Amino acid sequence: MTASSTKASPPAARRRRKNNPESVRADILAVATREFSEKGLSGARIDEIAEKTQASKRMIYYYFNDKETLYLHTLEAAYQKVRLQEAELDLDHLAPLEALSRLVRFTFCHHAKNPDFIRLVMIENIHHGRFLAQSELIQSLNAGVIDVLSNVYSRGVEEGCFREGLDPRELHWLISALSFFNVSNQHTFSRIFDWHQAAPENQQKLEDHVTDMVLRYVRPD
Amino acid sequence: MTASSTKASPPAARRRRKNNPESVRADILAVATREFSEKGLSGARIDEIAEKTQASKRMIYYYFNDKETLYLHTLEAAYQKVRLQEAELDLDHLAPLEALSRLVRFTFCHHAKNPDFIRLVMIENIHHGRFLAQSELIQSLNAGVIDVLSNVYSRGVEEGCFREGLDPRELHWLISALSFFNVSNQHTFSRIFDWHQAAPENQQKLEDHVTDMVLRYVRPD
DNA sequence: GACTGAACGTACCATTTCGTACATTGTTGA
DNA sequence: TCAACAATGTACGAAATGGTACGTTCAGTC
Repeated sequence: MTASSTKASPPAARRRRKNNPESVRADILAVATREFSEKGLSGARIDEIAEKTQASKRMIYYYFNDKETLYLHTLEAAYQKVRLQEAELDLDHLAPLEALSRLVRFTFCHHAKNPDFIRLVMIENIHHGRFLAQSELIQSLNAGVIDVLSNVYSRGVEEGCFREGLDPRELHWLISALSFFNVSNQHTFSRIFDWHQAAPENQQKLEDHVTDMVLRYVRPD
Repeated sequence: MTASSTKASPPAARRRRKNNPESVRADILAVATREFSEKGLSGARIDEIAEKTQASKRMIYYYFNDKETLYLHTLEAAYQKVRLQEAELDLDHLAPLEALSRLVRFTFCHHAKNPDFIRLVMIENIHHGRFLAQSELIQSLNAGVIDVLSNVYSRGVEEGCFREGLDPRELHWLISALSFFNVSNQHTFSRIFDWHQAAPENQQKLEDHVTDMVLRYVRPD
């Protein structure tokens, strides 16, 4: 309308179509992540995802076959991203107590900074984990998580700063529970108890309490 | 078709319509609770709720104005039911340590036995607690919950079996987090770590750990 | 028994929503 | 250069879905 008109303007702002499969795919996935995590599988709309994308609806069905497959890929991508971040954590050179403390704080903060991921997991639980069950990828990704904690814990037991008899898997469960709940139930909890849970000072307090709680739980005596 | 035919059979299995507003309303609410908690606000279908009801779809719109209002009433009813159950708990005659232990175990078991309620709260959080915010009923219902815990805690501090300086609201947060997560993330956690979390023996273990964790957290030293 | 408003059933409508048919353009290798 | 396939745009279809119009029956009142 404004500048170059029909089709004889080759190089300029003509915006000729340019095939770029990977970026289109990534774009769709990014938008889908936002939409699904915000509205759930049934609440999200393919048309709306398409609109918010550079691509068209056709492309969604071209790269992902249907809504559920798109959702599954969204879930997988989210888990992959998480594992990548977790991999950066290097605890082996730290003393057990320091390492555990670092791990708890990392988990707490990580969840707090990635509400999209938390919400996807919530949504997946609403669906009874039926999509996660289909994904071998996610299953394999999560195998190593316990190992890290297990390693720290057994070192701590050896050095006498952790008490014996705890199951690393259950320890992980406790840490996850506290960190997860902080994001998943923030809205209802804040409203019911009239407490601005998301406020930085309250987040800091909760992080401290959670860390404190875990450390008190594992210490001898 | 089979027995009495047209309209001249008054008393028998003719199944004459019988007005019963309260029971119809309750029926709708019960079915809606199951459907919403299972599939979420957007996932649940009015037609399906109607089918599973003794009543017709028309009745849903007659008693509840639209889908969202029905959902809100479902949520309110769920919270009311919970508070009724909680009210049965009488802790004042127990020693602080015993009282707190009892409270934690009660919360843990209660959540485990009421997955519908937990799922509704999850769903409500997906919606940013926007419906809960509309309900003065729920707000008022939850006011007293902290008081019970607060009472137990301050008695414990006086008697020297709890350490000072803890905020009852935050203590409640910790107990809720552990009890809630046990239900909310059961599916993903079980699948990822190949661990049948719902199995009675594992539930018992978790209940013990959670209780233990809270008690260790509050004890002096 | 007539009357009235509440309680209820049936059929239907308008829109949304997932998905696809079909045509078109870009890209790559022989 | 040109075939062949990958990538993309446009328009549309069929079913699902929230909600309503309209009529009928029940139950209490005069």
